[in-house]
Amino acid sequence: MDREATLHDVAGKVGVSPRTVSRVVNDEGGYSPETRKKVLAAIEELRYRPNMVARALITKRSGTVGLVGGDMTDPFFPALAEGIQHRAREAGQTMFFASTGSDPDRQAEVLRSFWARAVDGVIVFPALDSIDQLTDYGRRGLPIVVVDDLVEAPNVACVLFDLPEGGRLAAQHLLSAGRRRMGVISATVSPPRRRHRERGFVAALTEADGDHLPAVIAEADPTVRGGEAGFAELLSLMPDLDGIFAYNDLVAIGAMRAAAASGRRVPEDIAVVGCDDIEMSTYITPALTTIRLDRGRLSNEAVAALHDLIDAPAQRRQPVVLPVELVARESA
Amino acid sequence: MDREATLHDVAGKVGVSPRTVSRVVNDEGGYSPETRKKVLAAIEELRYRPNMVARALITKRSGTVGLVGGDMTDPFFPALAEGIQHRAREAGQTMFFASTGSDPDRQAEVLRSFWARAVDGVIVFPALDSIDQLTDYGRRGLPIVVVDDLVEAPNVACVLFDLPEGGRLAAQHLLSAGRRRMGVISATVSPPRRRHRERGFVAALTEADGDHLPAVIAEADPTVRGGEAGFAELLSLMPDLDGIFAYNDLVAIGAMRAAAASGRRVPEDIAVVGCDDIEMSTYITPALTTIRLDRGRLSNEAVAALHDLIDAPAQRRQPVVLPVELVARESA
DNA sequence: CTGAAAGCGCTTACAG
DNA sequence: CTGAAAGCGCTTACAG
Repeated sequence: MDREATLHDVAGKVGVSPRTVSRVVNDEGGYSPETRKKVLAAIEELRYRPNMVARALITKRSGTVGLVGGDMTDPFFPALAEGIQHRAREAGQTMFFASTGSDPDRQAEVLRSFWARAVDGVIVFPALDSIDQLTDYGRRGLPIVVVDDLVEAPNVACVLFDLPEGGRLAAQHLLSAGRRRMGVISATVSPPRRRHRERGFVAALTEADGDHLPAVIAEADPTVRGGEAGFAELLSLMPDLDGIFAYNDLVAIGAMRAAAASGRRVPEDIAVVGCDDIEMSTYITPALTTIRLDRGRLSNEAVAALHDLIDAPAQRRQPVVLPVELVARESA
Repeated sequence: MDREATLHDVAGKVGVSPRTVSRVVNDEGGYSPETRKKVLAAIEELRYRPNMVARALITKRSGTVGLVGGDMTDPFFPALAEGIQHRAREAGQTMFFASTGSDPDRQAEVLRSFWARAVDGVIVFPALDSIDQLTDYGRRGLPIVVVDDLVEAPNVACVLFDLPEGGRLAAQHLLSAGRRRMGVISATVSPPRRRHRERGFVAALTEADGDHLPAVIAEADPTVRGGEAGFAELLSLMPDLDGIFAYNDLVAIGAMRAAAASGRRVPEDIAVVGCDDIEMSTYITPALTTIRLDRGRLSNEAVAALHDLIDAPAQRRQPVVLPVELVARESA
């Protein structure tokens, strides 16, 4: 438990200046092969590792990226966090993680903490009403990738799924299965301006049949529990409901459970379409028909966009829109 | 996008020394109320935030904890990460996360990266054969909480579930349901020395009926796929198998799927007990009987143990063993 | 090819 | 109650 070796220690051991050791550590060139060899040997012997904290203090780069999520226990999230962490590490970066529970105050706290620790950039699943925060940090120079929302500001890039198309696909699938009395379960954590899947769904219904097709909307937590509650609400609005589009797969699963509990069969009486395509959806009975969002793709695009932003901060860029697809299984 | 305000800027604005500003920022006392008020006002006006990087360089404390996991996509993990992150934030710390895929080389890389970034401590789900690494970092002064394994070293504390008891409970449950031809599916990522649940299971069988009760063991990946393969292997070893204890719930779900695919009914023909109690287990059909591991409790204990270690490094402590319970549902 | 000096933004003894 | 000085472990101009 002695002190860790420093650049200075290595220099002393070899008999060169710290500047020279710094050169070889960072592969800058400008030293003889012998010098290099001796320095490397000393580094090995002293187990020298560059102190990233000291380096960060000068360079303003800490080799870290921050991931700001809503809630790690949302099954949509882990694969994403894993992918981002993986990509970041390939670039020599370490990942911070913090969740906000969609609360803007907690998001502010998280951003402040990340900023004070000199993160190179952040990937954010924005909390409710937090665009101003993000714009502000972007202006102050923090590279930000926003997922699933549009914000225009310096140093901010956006990556999103084509959720309107997802809603449309769900509607078409339900319609072609002969469903005519539809309900959608939206999420309380999703502000009106971000309800793209719902809008796509309703738009497709309208296109299909003028505005004569009724559609009721319920709001719920984005959980299985929420889905159960949402189903009850939908039913109270439209007792002869025969098709449901759910905010996500968890909600869809909740809706199916509530349907079963009320004596209705899925898909015979009520067809259900989810969104996300989490692993569980293939294992439940009936297996869930859903809109697949490719999380691996999202991880890659988000990290790529972030590195882009870090390398060329000035340049503005277009939002990246990721395609979605409908996966037909048993529930619809 | 100007430069951020520093202690020096605040001092200049108020007309005091940086030392004085530092005092009020850190609530050290030793300043007049008026000075304090003026400093606070200047901080507000300049939007001053302490630079944690600079602070860390001196104090050797960065206000960060590292979580080193196997794989975020293991459904056991997210709730844990969420809990740890939550507790850490309550203590003013930010969480690093990296996964190792149970690969010791990747774990070494992760630990090196965390160490170079001056983490205050780490919570580790150890990769295969990586005790030496952990012992080494402990000796060098890194506070480490090891989950689910026993390692004796300075600065290392251990938190584990009572897995032998879990195995015992599973065996007793299966026995009392009249099962006599048992199989266990173990995980390839779990080294022999860490197979406590399996040992507990076999021990209970032996106690119950001398050593006449046969039990076959298969090895598989800790996934649904793995469970399917494990079931096939078990069946080839013992065609009239009637009870299975699986490494975790994912494996149990895989085994149930394979059983159904082979025309066997669960639990009538084969009873299945899992381990972990992930959310999915309550939603599949039949609902899974399993050994519940309380992840919230684990998060709390791990973070508490880490803070203990940070506050009183010298002191050795006993491993913390967390109780487990069997949750009887439909599969056994 | 190599090094002396300054400094990143703080805290830590120490003196008054 | 307050401040001048040194230094954490590096990198960044700059000079030779």
